[in-house]
Amino acid sequence: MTEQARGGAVSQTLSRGIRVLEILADAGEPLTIDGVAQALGVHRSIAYRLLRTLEHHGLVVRDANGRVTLGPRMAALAAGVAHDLQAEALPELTAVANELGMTCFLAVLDHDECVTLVSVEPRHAVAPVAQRPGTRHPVTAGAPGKAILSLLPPAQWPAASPDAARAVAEAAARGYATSHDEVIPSLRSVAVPLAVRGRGPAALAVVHVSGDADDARIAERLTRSARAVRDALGG
Amino acid sequence: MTEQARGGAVSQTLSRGIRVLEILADAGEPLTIDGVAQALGVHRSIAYRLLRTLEHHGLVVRDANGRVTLGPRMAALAAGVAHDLQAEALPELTAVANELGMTCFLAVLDHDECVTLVSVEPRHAVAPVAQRPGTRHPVTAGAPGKAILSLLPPAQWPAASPDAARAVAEAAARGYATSHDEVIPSLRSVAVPLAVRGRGPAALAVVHVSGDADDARIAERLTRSARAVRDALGG
DNA sequence: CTGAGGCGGATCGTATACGAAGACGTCGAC
DNA sequence: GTCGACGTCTTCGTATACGATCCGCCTCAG
Repeated sequence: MTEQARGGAVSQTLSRGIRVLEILADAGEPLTIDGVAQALGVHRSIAYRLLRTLEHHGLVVRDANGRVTLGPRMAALAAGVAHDLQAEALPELTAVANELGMTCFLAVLDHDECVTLVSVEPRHAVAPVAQRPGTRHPVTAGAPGKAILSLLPPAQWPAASPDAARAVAEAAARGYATSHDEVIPSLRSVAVPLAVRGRGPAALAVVHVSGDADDARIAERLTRSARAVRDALGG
Repeated sequence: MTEQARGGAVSQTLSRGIRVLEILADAGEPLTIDGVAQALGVHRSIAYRLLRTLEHHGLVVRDANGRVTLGPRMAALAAGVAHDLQAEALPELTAVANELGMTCFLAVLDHDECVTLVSVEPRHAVAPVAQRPGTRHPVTAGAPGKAILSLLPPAQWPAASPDAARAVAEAAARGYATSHDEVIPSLRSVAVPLAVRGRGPAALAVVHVSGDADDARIAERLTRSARAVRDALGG
């Protein structure tokens, strides 16, 4: 009642519990119960009950000081996300990363964001570029996002700048997308779309710092791996 | 009231919501709302509201048929779990995997279970052994579990067979643990403990199929990486 | 030693958010 | 055409989550 009447009623308790998980994930460090309560904007006793429930299921753990963090069970739960896609893609990511000497990763579409699921750094990296799993940014920014959008009809593109729309159209035409300094300055990336039957649109991508890399050659290599993954999953 | 009065009261709604996530993770494939409701043992409308709330937060997504699965946001949430540990360990895992030609992974303790957080397969694998992240088994079984327990005083060991206890004691004495056909037949593994300040006990491990591998040499290599990770995190 | 402050944890009356049942529309199969 | 399965939404009684208050422990200042 005091809350919004959004689209359909959502469960207040469950919603708050999820927000606790988000708060803990964003914090990245152990929080006190009070800290969680303040971040949630609720009374301590509420946060206490929510945390006890989450702890009961193993999603949060407490250190010696009583502070709370996300627990390993959380990772175990999420490991099942697109597990077949990840399983098929991982060897390909490793191969590409080592052949090109660049960090290679798999990203998928999540509403209007591009989420990195798994990432592999090359064996011998001159300048190791980390692309942490869980990284999110708007689909309209960066090579992976544009590669993903190139799989969708323009009608489903989120509101984007004309420039971004043109870049996506171009990516769709030539089969791969690039980005220079878009997300992180001095980093370039190349991405190819990856469409698997049933599953949402995805992309294989690499990031690198070298200014004289051959984007087309990289894209060709990525496309080979994308095809291999798609074929393995019968897409 | 109708429910148990367990140790401390837990929120029924939040608890059920988490069970939905567990059900979806275990299923590994899209489920209908009815399917979730039956697995939960509740009325459809309850599962519906829970799923709507989870979907509202992006933790579950729905395909064209209306079926539900865990969404990418779930992976993004869990990516924060021990992120510094994972970040430091990943390059080491890659190096060890490629040097030894064996799948190398990082596992941590979760209550009385051993959970695999991240795993890396070697570049050129003769017989690629997959160690999926999220894999869980009792700490008392397998090399990683025994390596982890070797970091703890015997008083904190879960009820184990005398054999297991002896194996842990042996692991503590020589600095590494092994297992032959314990978890999966014809697979052997070697693990070393990894203690990082503040964080719970962990282990670095490899799995392999070769019967004539030199466990001590492998352990020495793993120990070097474990030390590197520990030093990097100031443990 | 002692007192204050911060924090985790327990208790409890009350408003409320929840659980269960049912109805409706749709889609697909037989 | 008919039946069944499923998603969606509404209603309603009540179980339940809420949140103020209190308690006890620990830490740290003085």
